[in-house]
Amino acid sequence: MKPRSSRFALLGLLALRPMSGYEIRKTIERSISNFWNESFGQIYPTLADLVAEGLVREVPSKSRSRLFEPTEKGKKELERWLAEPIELSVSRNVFLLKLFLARFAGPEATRRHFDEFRAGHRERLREYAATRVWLKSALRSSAHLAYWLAALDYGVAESKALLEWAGTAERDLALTSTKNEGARRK
Amino acid sequence: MKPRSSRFALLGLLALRPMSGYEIRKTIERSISNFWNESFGQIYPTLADLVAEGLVREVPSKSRSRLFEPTEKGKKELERWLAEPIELSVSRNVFLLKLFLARFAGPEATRRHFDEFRAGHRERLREYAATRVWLKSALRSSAHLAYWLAALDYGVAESKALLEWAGTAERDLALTSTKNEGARRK
DNA sequence: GCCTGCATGTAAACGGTTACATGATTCG
DNA sequence: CGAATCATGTAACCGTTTACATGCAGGC
Repeated sequence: MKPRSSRFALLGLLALRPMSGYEIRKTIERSISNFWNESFGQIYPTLADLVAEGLVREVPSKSRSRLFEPTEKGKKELERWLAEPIELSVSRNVFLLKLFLARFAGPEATRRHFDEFRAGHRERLREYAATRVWLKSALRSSAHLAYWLAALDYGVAESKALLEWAGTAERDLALTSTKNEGARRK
Repeated sequence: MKPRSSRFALLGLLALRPMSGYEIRKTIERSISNFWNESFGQIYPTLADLVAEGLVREVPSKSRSRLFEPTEKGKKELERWLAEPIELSVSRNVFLLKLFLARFAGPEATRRHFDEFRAGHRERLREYAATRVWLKSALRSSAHLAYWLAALDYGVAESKALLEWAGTAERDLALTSTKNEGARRK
C-alpha cells in the first residue's frame, strides 16, 4: 500500500471513462468501496498532481464539472503499475486486537462483539448478492465483468468463511470459559 | 480504527506484563504482527503520552530498559475501550484494486498476482500451524490461550477461504478470456 | 424560496512510517 | 575486536481524513 496507490486508483478509474473528481468519488462509492476509498481532500489534489505530471489531461466539458482522462503516458504508467508485484501488507484489525485482549474484558462485551461481527458480515453478504445481480445485468457485455465478479466473490468468500469461524470460535470460547469458571482477569 | 487505537494496543500489551518499549515491539512481532503493528517512532511517544495521562506508570528496573505497567486508571480505561463497539472499517486492498482494473493489464500480470497471492497465503497457513503448536505448549495454563487460538483461527479461516477463492476465480477468468479471445483493453 | 445534490477546492490535524542519532551489552 | 542485538529517542515526511468555504442547478 506504500507507494502512493491513490494516484493509480484514480488513474485506473479514469481509464474506465473520463470523469470529474466528484464522479470519481461517486463511482468509488458504488463499486469498490468495499476495499477502496478516496476522500475529496485526496482526490482533487491528486488529480492536479496527475495533470502536472502529464499522466492525466483535462477534456472540455459542457457542464460545469471538469472532466479528466488518462494521457498515453498515463495509460502506460497504469499498465506498469498493474504489473508490479504486490506486497501483502498487514492491515490493522481492531476486532482481532480486542479478541486478543478479551481476557481483560467481560464475557458480555466479547459476546456483543461477536454478534455485531456476524451481523456485519451477514449484511455484507446481502449487499454482495444485490451487487452481483446488478453487475450481471448492467455490464452484460463489458470486458470488465469477469474481473469485477471475481473481486466481488473475494468478499463473499471472506465473509462466509469469517461467519463460519465466528460460530465455532464462540462455541469454543464458551466451553473453555465454563471450564475455568470463577477467576477473571489475568 | 479511528480513535487512536495505538494507545490501547500498548495499554493492552502492558496489561499482559510490564514491558519496555523495545519489548513491546518484540512482543508484537512474535504475537499479533499478523493483524497489528507498531513502530518505535509510534511506541516511545505514545508511552510518554500514556504516562502523562496517568494511564501507565514506570516501574523500577534493574536493567537499563525502562519498564512500564498500566495504573488502575489505565486498566479501567482499557476495559472501557474493550467494551466499545467496533466499526468494521474498510481497509484498502491493492490486490483487489489491481484485479478490478485487470482488464487494462496483460493476462500474464494477473496470473502472476494470483500465483503470488496463493503462495503468500500458503506461507501464512504454514506459519499459523507452527504458531498454533507453539502457543498450545507455551501457554498451556494461560487464561489467554483460548482467545489467542481463536484469533489465530481467524487468520487460518481467512487464508483457507481465499486460497479456495483464488482457485475458482482464476479458472473462471481463464474461461471468459478464451471466449473473448482477441480484443484487449477497454 | 428552500432544500438537496452537484461540484471544486483548501487547511489543519492526525496517525503512522522511515530514517537518523546514539550508545550499551553480549557473544563469538 | 567486531558484529549483532538491545535500547531509547527525535525529526522529517507522507498519505489520509475531516472540516471548512463557496457556490450553482434542479425540483418541490
